[in-house]
Amino acid sequence: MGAADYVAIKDLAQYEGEVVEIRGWLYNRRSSGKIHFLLIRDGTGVVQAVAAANDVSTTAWEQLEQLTQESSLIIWGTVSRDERSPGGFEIHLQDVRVLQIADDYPLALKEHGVEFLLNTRHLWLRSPRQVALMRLRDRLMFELECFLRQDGFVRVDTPILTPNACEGTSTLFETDYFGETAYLTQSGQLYSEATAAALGKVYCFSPAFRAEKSKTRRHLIEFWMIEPEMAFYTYEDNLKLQEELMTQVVGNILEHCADELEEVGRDIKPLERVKAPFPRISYDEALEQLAREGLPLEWGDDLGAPHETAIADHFDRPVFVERFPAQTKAFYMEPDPNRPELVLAADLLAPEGYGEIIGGSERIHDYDLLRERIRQHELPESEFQWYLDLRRFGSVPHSGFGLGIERALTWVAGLDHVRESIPFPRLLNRIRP
RNA sequence: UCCACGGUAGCUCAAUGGCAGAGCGUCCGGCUGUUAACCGGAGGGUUGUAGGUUCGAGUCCUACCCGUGGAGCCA
Repeated sequence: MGAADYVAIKDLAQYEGEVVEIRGWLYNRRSSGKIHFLLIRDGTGVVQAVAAANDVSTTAWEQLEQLTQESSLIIWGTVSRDERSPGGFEIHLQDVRVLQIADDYPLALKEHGVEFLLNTRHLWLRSPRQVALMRLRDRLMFELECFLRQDGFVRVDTPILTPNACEGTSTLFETDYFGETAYLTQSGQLYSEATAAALGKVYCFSPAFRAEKSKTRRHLIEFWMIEPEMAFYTYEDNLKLQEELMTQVVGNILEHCADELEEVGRDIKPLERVKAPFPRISYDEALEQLAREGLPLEWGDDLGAPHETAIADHFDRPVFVERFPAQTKAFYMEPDPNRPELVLAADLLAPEGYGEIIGGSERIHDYDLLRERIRQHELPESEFQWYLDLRRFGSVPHSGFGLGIERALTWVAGLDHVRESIPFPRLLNRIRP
């Protein structure tokens, strides 16, 4: 029991026949003159309360008559089982205390357009579907951290404000750092390589920012990423870890969030097939396959969204695309010893066309090679001195990966756009509310 | 930045170049088992903005603004 003596709607079944107190908001009301049916939500669920004019005081009845959608209230009544009630239980109302009569609530219980819903995101979050999504998001993050901690990882956070681009590729948000230009981070990885050399197996979990003017269903300007980094892990160790992580995390979400998945209308069969090991396809094989399917690419081109979907469609579970041309990938990735023009990197593509949810690689641990790559990419060497130091003082092979929370959730929940996967999405030209 | 589509009541949408409408929400009235309740009534508009064509523009033309989907980039 919590700090106060009231009952959560999800726990009502335990109180059949008893008088309980419920605190919440009026989700909807139906009325037949001298009997009201109130649908009350409290964040844990929705319950129907029945109020008959003959059963409550005149004062209480007058208050009930004034209730508007989303008015906040406390009710007292007896819990009973009733098949006519949504959810199977209802409350026979004895008394009510209204905290606030809500103004005209803009969100009707009806379909709305995207722009209106995003403008009203602060209220949209109250709808049952959005509540289910936020619970799924919470569970996803919880399960990811659970797995890593069980496996000996330590969470070590990395800075949001950085003096330079991590990878020197995408556009970053600039800000003023007491007269010096600073940027919002696009990844904590480079710092995690430092903390991995301090603690062994670490992860950072932080927002990341991309100032790209991306305008698709897969892109957010601000998103969350969890990035494990493991000292002594080889490329193979890294992929194996990712398989085990995804298998456990998806399995536990299926076990604990069946109601939420049903609320968002997710077909769970594809999720039930998420079992290690995952199939692998090399970049070269992928290119051959794409050419046969009428999506030809030049060797060295990066895979676009349609290519990722075409590849993933051949598999019924997540698939690794691996060993990419070095030129398409970040400067810090370890070359394939058998084919130096490739790097030991793999992207994990979700099934059903959801695209890349994990990107990982073995990192270069040789000082001279890393310095050469920094020069080739025309990155400011002075800013990377500390990063090069990691290869001067006890350098070890190490690997890691980044998992985008919103993309993973979009797939797990079967959404058609990432914007519903984060409480307050930051999109191109949208920073409010 | 580029390509495509769109912008009409609080919301979702109609309206051959010819009186700007419906459903839902809101307000008023009715109803003691409702299930996005139902029935009756009322209120609600600078048709994104500015200009143009026309006897007449929500509708056609031009520019701009805003939004949506996609490309590039990526998680």
